Amino acid sequence: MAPSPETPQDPAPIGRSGSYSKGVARRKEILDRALEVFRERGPEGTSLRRVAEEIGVSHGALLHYFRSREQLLLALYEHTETHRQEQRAEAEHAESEDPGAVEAMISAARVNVHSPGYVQLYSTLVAGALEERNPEARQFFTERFERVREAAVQRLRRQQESGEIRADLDVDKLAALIVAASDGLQTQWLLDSDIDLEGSLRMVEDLLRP
Amino acid sequence: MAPSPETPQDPAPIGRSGSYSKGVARRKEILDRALEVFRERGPEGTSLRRVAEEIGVSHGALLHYFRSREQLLLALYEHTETHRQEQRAEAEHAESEDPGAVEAMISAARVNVHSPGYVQLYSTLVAGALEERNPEARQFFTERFERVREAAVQRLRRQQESGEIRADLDVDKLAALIVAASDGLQTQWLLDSDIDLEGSLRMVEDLLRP
DNA sequence: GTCTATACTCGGATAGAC
DNA sequence: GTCTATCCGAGTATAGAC
Repeated sequence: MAPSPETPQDPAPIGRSGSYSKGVARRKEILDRALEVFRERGPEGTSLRRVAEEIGVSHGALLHYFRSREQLLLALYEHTETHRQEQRAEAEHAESEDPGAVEAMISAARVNVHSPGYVQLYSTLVAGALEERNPEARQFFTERFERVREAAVQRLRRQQESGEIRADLDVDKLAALIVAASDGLQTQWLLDSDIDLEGSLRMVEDLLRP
Repeated sequence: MAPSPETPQDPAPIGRSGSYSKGVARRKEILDRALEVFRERGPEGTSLRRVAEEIGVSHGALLHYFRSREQLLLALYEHTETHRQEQRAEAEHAESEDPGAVEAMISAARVNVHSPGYVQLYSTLVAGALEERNPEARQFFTERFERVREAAVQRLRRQQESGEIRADLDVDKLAALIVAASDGLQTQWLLDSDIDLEGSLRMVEDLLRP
């Protein structure tokens, strides 16, 4: 839910090993086909076996490239997120002004509001990452949160220097808070669309002013 | 808690003739035994069938009282939450002063920090509730969020009247924000214990002062 | 390394016995 | 209403064929 502005980074494929070779290409091919299936049917009701059948491989073969269904969904999420970031980077480039930390979260959240499936997938994967037995998902989201927070810190620092927000606040704590608020509000909004997601976030912007 | 009497899912919906009581009692008996199994083994690796076997019923029988594994986990969560609230109510009664909205979230979060399994269960169930196909879990958490927000609103109003916090802020938006921040920060903390959960929440307290 | 075959347990739905 | 028996498709682990 907080696919907020991150510093663009090289795509390091999530699952298997380092050798960039034929296997990676095959993996990518399978992933592309799988993405298509998910796009048509949605991830929710689509089983590993269905996907495998649909793209013409055995489910065992699919599992050879993605160690688990969760890994496949993680790759799906990562792909979508990357795509969004590229779009955002473009849009941002078009504008002359850099958005503030809160503003950036708002614009990200505004997009999410139109694709609840994405937020839901995010929520599922994060919940899975909290479990002890999913170390890879855990690492993925730990690093993702770090990146998102760090991006927020950069913006906050700039805003402090320009006098846009209070200079006496700890930017690290503040960054964690803003990311948390954005995530949590999106969850509440999905359960109750009366929640004023943007309004609540704007309130934070208000509170930060000197 | 909800004004409604206990169990959100009644095994005897419309059947008019007599004895709800027996089925309800049996259900409660099974739940108690199941809670014990979860306490020993933890919910994570414990399958429906394991639980059923452990307490001496067929898994079919278990599913007769809890329509799904998720329902069983929901009952587990509800039971634990109720127990905690009772404890908190006592502790609160012992103190002379009512805590503020943020303070209340902090003390709740402080407890959670010592039982990560509980937070993880919460996270899993919330993620499940976001899916279309789980209307009961969805309703449960929709109502829960409403109650939690409403409780925060009450505290915020009192704090506004006493001049403890700014009076010009919309308490509804603020309540949603505080709940969101608390949830989101706990998630981040579970993935990275360097996160200063309490510090970030205290910052909110700070921002709200007139 | 890539993939097939197989088997296991899982959550869940069904039908029918009491 | 309570429960057993049974079946299905799911995710996943393993062995071994190529």
